[in-house]
Amino acid sequence: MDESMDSAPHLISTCVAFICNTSQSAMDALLEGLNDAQKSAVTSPANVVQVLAPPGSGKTKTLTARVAYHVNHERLQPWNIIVCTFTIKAAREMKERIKGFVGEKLEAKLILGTFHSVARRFLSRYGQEIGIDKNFGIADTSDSTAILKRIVARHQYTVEPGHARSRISKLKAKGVSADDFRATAKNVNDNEFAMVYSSYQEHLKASNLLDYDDLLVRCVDLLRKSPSCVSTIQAVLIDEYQDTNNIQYELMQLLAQSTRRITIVGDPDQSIYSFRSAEIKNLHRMRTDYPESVVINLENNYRSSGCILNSAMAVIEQDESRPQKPLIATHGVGEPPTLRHLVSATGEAKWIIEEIKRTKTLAAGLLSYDDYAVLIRSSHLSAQIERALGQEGIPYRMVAGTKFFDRAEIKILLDYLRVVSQPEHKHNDAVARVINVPSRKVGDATVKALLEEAEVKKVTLWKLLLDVARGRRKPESKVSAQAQKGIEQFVNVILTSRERLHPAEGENCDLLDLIYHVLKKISFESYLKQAHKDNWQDRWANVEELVNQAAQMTTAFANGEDILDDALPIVQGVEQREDTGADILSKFLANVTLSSVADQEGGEVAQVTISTIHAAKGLEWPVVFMPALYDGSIPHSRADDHDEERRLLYVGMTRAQGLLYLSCPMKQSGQEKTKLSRFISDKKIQKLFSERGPDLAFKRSTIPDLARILRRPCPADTDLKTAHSLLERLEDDKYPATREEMDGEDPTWGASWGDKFNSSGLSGDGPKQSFKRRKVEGSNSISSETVSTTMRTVSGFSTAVTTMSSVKTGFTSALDLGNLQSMQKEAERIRSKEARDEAREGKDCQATSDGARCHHKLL
DNA sequence: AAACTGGGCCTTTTT
DNA sequence: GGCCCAGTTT
Repeated sequence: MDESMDSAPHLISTCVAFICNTSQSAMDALLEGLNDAQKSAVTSPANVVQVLAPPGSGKTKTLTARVAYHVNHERLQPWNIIVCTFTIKAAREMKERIKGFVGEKLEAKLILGTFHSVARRFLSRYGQEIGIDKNFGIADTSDSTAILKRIVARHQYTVEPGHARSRISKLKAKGVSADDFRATAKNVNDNEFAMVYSSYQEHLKASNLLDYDDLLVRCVDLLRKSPSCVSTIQAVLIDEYQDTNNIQYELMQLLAQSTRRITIVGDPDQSIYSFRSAEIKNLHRMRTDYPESVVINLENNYRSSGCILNSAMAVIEQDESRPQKPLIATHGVGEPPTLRHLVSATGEAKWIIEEIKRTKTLAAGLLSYDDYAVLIRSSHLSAQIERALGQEGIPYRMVAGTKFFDRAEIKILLDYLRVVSQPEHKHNDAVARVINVPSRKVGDATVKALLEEAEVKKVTLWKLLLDVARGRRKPESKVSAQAQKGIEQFVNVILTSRERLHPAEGENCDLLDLIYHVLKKISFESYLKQAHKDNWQDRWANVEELVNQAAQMTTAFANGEDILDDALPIVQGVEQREDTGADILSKFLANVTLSSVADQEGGEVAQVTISTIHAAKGLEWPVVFMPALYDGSIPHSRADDHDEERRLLYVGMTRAQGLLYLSCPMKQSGQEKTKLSRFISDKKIQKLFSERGPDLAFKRSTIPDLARILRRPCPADTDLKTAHSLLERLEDDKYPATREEMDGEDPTWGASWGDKFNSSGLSGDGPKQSFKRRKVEGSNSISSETVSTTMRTVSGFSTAVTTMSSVKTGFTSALDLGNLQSMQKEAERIRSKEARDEAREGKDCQATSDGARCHHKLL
């Protein structure tokens, strides 16, 4: 690129000199491997650049390279560059990639994070300009709901608290304040809601809290009032721009108000956050507001096989309102994706595990568990998958299930810390949540009464408790002797903890010491042992992880490091607030609400990933499964924007590099029949899929093709051959694959194994079941004689049940294919068929979701 | 009378 | 995991 010549060094400083010496090669490295469109996006001299980047087109690569270009070639100081993402994970990923370009030191100086965390930084530094206390806390969704619940209960309003919360959130996303809303209220309902909204705001204010939306709204207020806070900002970059809502758009404008230099990357087809008020319209709005905008389209997909891309395109193109645009595969066609029907959700999970094992084995080292992802629409769908993986001993990680900081044990601890942090503020909810944890015999009734009393008397709950504990005031609420005692204990915990918050002069506040104190005072470990007998170890490990984080922060703080990325450019005329030692706790708490613990990559153990589709955005895996694709799940029954649901499916499908599996159980975990998702019901679309998993055993090109797509060396022929001998089944033929097969074989299809065994309808089959039980209990040492006896009986029994049919249809299907090799394999299989059927059935029963219950019934 | 315990029900997506 | 309800303990 010739432009690189323009940027000859002209400033002398050690730092700059260093960069300039390496400038030419850095430039080369920066642009290496970029295509023309990407290069022009990275190096565009235009002030406002919109990069439209479909899946797998190198979006992150382009954005990170442009950040590096700003730093290395345009000589922008990293602390004058803001990069906003939507998810914590995306921010983390971006950081890593930028480090590779500009080095750790410069990267660390960038203002990079989620919109919310960037806003938090500005508010925490300059909040005093608009009257925000520096130690504001952040109310998460459950805090907000709790506040609204109480407001609604007290005034006996008719709105549902959850509904009110989302309505308030939507209004804030549009920049409509409580006062604005009241002014436009049209009817009784609106009036009531206006009351709720403003009470909610008052409550937040009194508690020194900002909710997620407030972070954005108030930051907009701040930057409007004091533009000088961002006077040094020279470039703003936004990732996943299609997900911006109105308030974020305004924030973007304000952050960039000094130089109007903005780069955004996004893809309207991947807009999946309209429930968070994302406005696709912002793309056009930006072109209007910034007529100087340059639009660059990326069109090459470097991620997926042609077949996968094709099927994903076919899905998204059903949306006729959507403008057509090209997306060109750069890989070979690969294997057609699979669209599979399974009998039940349990069966679906087992089939997935079967396919993971089959493909991993047959790929002979090409694939590890790390390469597999199961993407689900709703987090509760993970249960079956987790259970099945667990049963097979396959390691997995669950992304974005219950987040670390949402875990009950962590929340309890954090609530204690919140109360310790600012009891003088009206942190009533936190107080109420932990006053009886562990049990101090201060029951719900007492707490509720005290809360009401505190509200009426306009004092904080903490103040009231303090008075009660010290016997200064007889509360109007009835407080039993034991409750009185409990309150005294609680107050004691908090007061002794607070002593540690304000250490002697010259000493840093030791967060660790404080946490240990709280843990000891409330005997948290024994509490967990007693309250969660089954998994207290895991929970205690989580607590240790939190302690760990606090430890890291304490050391960093002691070393004077900028632990929370709080450094903002020094701006003249606007006073930045200094941190005092005791502020560390409130910072820790605020940060915790906006962060997540990094996935333990561990490295040593390869793990299958389970993730929601939402959380999977921006990521890719060699093999992707998308289960539960039925109407009601996707499109979700509560979703009203079906186009967005379709985009969601599209986003999921385009995560796959080499192999993609879509599947649909014919029954939900309940008993309702399912209907295949409307997005993949079209005949033309179904033609793009195969009914069974790909042939990795007999089609010779499959594995080499896969290796090429993954840019990995292809396993040796001998290894591939050896792999065959490791498997009983070389093909995806363990379960029936089509409705016809399932219907034909068994009119009672739909009653899955688990369903059958758990249903009381089987209670009469005593003798056979006892065999089954012996098989289940019998370890490997069970004699072959016993096995065969057991097997015959159970086989006879199970012909009545669906799974048996899978074996048969497996045969016929293989024969129909006329595949000689597979016929030979089948012959082999027939020889040991019965034994394996038996083995499988024993396992099936045991592996049933309610294994234990199944077991009992069989007794 | 208040607190606790166990069982049955449901569960969109994220900062 | 959260919520509600019924039955039991303190």
